[in-house]
Amino acid sequence: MNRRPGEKLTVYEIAKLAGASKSTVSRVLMNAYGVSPKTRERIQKVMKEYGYRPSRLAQGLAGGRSGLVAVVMPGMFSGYYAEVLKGIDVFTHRRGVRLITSIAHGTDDYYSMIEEYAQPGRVDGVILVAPSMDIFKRLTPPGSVPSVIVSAMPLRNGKGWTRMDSVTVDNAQAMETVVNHLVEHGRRRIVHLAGSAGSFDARERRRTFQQYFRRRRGVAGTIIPAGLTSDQAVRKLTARLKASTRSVDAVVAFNDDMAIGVVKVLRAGGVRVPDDIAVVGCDDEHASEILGLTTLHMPMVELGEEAARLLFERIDRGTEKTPVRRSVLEMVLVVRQPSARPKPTPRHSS
Amino acid sequence: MNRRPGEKLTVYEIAKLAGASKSTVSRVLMNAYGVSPKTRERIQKVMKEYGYRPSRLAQGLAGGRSGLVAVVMPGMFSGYYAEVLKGIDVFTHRRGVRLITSIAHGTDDYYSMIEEYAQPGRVDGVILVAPSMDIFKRLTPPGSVPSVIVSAMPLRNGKGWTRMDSVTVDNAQAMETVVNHLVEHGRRRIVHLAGSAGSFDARERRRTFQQYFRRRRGVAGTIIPAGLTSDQAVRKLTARLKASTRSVDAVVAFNDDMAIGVVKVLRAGGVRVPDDIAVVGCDDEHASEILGLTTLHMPMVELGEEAARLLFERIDRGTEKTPVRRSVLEMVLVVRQPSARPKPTPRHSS
DNA sequence: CTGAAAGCGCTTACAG
DNA sequence: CTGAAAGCGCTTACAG
Repeated sequence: MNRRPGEKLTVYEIAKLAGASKSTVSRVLMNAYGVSPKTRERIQKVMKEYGYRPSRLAQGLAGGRSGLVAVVMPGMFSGYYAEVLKGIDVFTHRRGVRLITSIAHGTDDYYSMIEEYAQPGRVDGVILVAPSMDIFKRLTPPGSVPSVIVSAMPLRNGKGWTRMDSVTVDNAQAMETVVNHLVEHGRRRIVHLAGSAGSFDARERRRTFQQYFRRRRGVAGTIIPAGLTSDQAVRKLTARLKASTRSVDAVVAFNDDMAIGVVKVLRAGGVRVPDDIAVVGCDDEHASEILGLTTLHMPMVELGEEAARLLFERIDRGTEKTPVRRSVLEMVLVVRQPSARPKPTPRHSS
Repeated sequence: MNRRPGEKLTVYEIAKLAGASKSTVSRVLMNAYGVSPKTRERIQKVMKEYGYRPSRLAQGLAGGRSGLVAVVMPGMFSGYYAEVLKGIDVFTHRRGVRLITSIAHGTDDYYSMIEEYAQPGRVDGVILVAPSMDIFKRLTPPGSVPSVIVSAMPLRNGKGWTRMDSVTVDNAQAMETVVNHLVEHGRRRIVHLAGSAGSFDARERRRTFQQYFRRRRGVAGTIIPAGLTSDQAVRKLTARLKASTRSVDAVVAFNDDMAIGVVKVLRAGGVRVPDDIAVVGCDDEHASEILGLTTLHMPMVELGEEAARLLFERIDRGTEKTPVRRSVLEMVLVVRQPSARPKPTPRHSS
């Protein structure tokens, strides 16, 4: 390459070098029709030789695409966020698109970021990762800017939000799978440590759990609201167990972090896991595999990939011509511990 | 707010609304001198009222700052990358700067990304995370664009690279701490599963390990090149142990992943850890804490924070006026398992 | 098929 | 202290 780095190289320089005009160079850049094969080739050769890269800023400003997509996240709390990002990247990378990862510090900040990207001309598209459910009530959706939501689905009455693509996990099917599995293995008193109210996944799973037990006899399902952190969950569960150890024989945690915390505390307290109490997590984080935790596998990379796929379809085809899509991915239960209760021992010979 | 989202709002609209000119609005935006308090206030009020956000693309193009910083990473292989990103974000977030996270797919791609950002006007600055060491030979450094390297330091003969800021960890001190700790606890035959040649950290630690044993008697240090993955490390170590189990009483792995893999295989093979063989990891990833692995703590968030700090100093003061800085952060040994050998048992009564 | 011109939303000298 | 003008590096009609 002849390029000396740090030197300014523009369409104009390339045009001069190739004996053409800026317009023609731009057409080659845009892969537009109306350039003779010869000219095109000549220009491409020069661009390659000098390692020319168009300025995304200028491209964006001029009305073309900037090749920039915003990914808005509520934080980087667990492996989930990094993996979703990885998934998005799988798709965007091929197209030379760059990601502006915006990690929000709090809900207002999350909204503020979206408001920025919702203005036309800032980015080619936006991916909203795991927004809190009240976003659908409190914020106006990005109108003209192609957008996709990950891990949340707009409420039916969610203003303009219902017109937005989403990629979620099948929480109902997942929760049913878990509870069925536990019941089939002899568990009768199941506790669900539910996630926070703002989480779409938490809401759905909680609802499914409730419905399941409403129509069954001989099995009891109890919901303990536990937020998102391990500490809260552990504290609440411990309080319950103090009242009566026998009152629980299985715990379905909202996430692995909670599940791992619970297992630790139970074992420290002399409770046998999974013999006395089976614990199931959710997400299948790296640590869960190492620890041998039974858990629901969250297809994080796939969520990201699918979101990017939907986004680019919308960008390429135009928002008006693209119908609203709602992708729902399956979660698979990964059984790593025996879930059946062992043969009754003296201690358990009730 | 009066802003209807999706509507175009520019300096011109704000100017009209506030009864001023684009220039003055821009000055307020730039926080520049030469605007009467009254006018400034009036303009600020309008901007706030309409939720106006300047276009970063236009700002960048016009010669100001885009408020965009590129973070180039070789991948998202472990918690390290997400945490470094988080650290960078701590600093950039306050200033309203957005991160273009560029995850490379292979070395050439990494170089290609840097070449893009090295062109003036693309971003305000670049943070290179954990580049492979041969970058210093094979690539011309970004000249005029403020840049900082994380987890690597340019070679003395590294062309223009020596003029670049870097943030690294004190690998020598770290490795000495670990080996001293093991030797003090009675370990005499220590193996170092070394990381890949391209890694700065791996190179430094390997060198320190070698030097340590060169000048000691009664203790033996062996290096097994193991790359970066757990599998390779395990295979190589197993081969060595097959020759003679007694030939090793401690393993210092390049990272936690390798360490965890080694512990698993050893235990599966009937070796007692840490009694027969002590295993020390590096990084202090989330899983290590849960598993109780003794390891060196990698200050990931701090690496990112420090990198961002250096970068912004350079951006604010101008590259010419800023001396080259090389920040070196300490690593602390987190002891989670007893490292001492237990009292000799029949099996070990040598 | 090709080029000159206008314009994207800003910033920055330059006048006043 | 304020505004009109030029220009950043592109794209996109508009002529030819």
